[in-house]
Amino acid sequence: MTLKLFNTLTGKLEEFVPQNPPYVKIYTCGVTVYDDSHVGHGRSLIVFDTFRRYLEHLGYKVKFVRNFTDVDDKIINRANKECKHFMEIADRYIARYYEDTEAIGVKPADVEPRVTDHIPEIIEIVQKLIDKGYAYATPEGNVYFSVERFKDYGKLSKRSIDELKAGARVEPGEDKKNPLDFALWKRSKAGEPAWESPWGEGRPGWHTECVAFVFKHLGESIDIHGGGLDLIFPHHENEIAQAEALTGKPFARYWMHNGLVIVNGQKMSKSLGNFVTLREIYTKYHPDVLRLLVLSVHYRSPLDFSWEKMENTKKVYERIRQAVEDFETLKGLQIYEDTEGGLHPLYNTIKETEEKFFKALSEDFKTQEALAAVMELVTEMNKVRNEAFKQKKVSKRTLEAYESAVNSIKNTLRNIFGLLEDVLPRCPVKEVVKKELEPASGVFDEELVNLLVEVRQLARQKKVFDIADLIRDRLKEKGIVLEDTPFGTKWKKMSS
RNA sequence: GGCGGCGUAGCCAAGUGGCUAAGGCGGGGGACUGCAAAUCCCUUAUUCCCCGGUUCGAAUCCGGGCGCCGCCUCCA
Repeated sequence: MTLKLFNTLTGKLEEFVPQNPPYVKIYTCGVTVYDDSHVGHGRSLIVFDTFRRYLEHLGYKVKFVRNFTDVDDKIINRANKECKHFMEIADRYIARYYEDTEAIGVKPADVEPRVTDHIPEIIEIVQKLIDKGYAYATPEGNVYFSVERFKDYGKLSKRSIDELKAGARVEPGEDKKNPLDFALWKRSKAGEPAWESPWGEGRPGWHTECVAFVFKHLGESIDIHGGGLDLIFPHHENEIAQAEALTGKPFARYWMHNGLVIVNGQKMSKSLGNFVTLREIYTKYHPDVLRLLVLSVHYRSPLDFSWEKMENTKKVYERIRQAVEDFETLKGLQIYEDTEGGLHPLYNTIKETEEKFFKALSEDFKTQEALAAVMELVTEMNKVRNEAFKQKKVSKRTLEAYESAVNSIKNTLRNIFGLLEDVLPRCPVKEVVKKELEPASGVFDEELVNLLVEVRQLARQKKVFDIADLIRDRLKEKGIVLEDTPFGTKWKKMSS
């Protein structure tokens, strides 16, 4: 099955052919570590994590690099505000980033470079750009890329230099020759982080780091470069300008951009203040619910975030989760040998679901359509489950078919979509999740709940339903939901 | 203003030239239950922002409107 991807560079859906199969080199822009990540960052991380898992599933040998920007104005500002060293701020938010992303099932990249570990590489690139005549140093100690020297400037964002000039602003005190020129190296002000360079003490501009990371860890020409839509201009345009000015080769052959997270019609961002951090999500919902929400929307479409939508997605998630967990209950039923021969009809649904699932992903990574296919399998599983529960026994043939369905979901939703890792057998519960899911009070006694359920059961047997209902209602107020099944009462904590 | 994208049921969201317009949430009806919950079944768009055009045939292609969003400044 050929994979088709929308390439921002050409504006077209294209067949994905790696430069050097089975190897795929992919780079995405990570976060600037000056604060906790929000849902907008989460979306980008989830999309590319899932995409990487999918490529691996297809048999590609993927080398995935995602950076941390650990020196920039915002980090310095924060450090000044807290009277801390900027590295302390960066380290703190990198540590928190790992907690946040682990919870949500985002695997670490193969290489996760930091700017502060690549200063010599960055200086080398800047020097080469000067040597080749694409960049110039100013007497003030800044170095700029001369945009007009690079003839393809604007090819990614589909802009011409003339158009850009019309809207360009010149900040007072800037020493650029052309307002469109961007900084490769900035002279440090007193007290700011500074590194020795041929142009005096300074620090790198934002756009060079990604080029340095790619060159060092992946090479001069990579297969896929990803990031949020908002990075197309100027960041990615500037990356292309620097890299291709140096090598003359295509920097990245496919450019993938995820759509932005929207809140009430506006982009979620720090500056607008309409953001929700990942940690805030985790205090209210299982992280998988957010992951599922992200994958319920095509990666290039805007994603309207709302708590109503989280609630909606939670129901979908619970439905999937329940179908998977019920395998354990089914196994506990009386198992009998079936006189009926032949393949169980569920196998057919599994086959169709997987076909639809992988077809959808192969067409510009349509996770939302792939998910719809799995929902149909869930419905079929529930039918089978209902029948067995009604009879209070299950045939060996049915049980095996159900297990195959669970395995299919492991293959699709767990291995590729990165969901359900703490539900399916032999997967350790993620510590962060466990911590966040505990009720704030921390008072929770399983034994006590079991006792109440037992008392209620007795009341039901004696048909004292007002007592039984009182127990059920009061437990619900405490966030514990009771379900009466043909073989006893099950209870679970609500995740919000 | 320029560039890019979008407009499908109460809501989210597939479908991009031709079978009965996926899937989910919500709503209505039913089965199950002591009552619930969960689950299952049925139902919920004669129609795809509007107006023209191409075609035997369009939500899908073309032209023109209208509306929304993003980028053009740091931003996943």
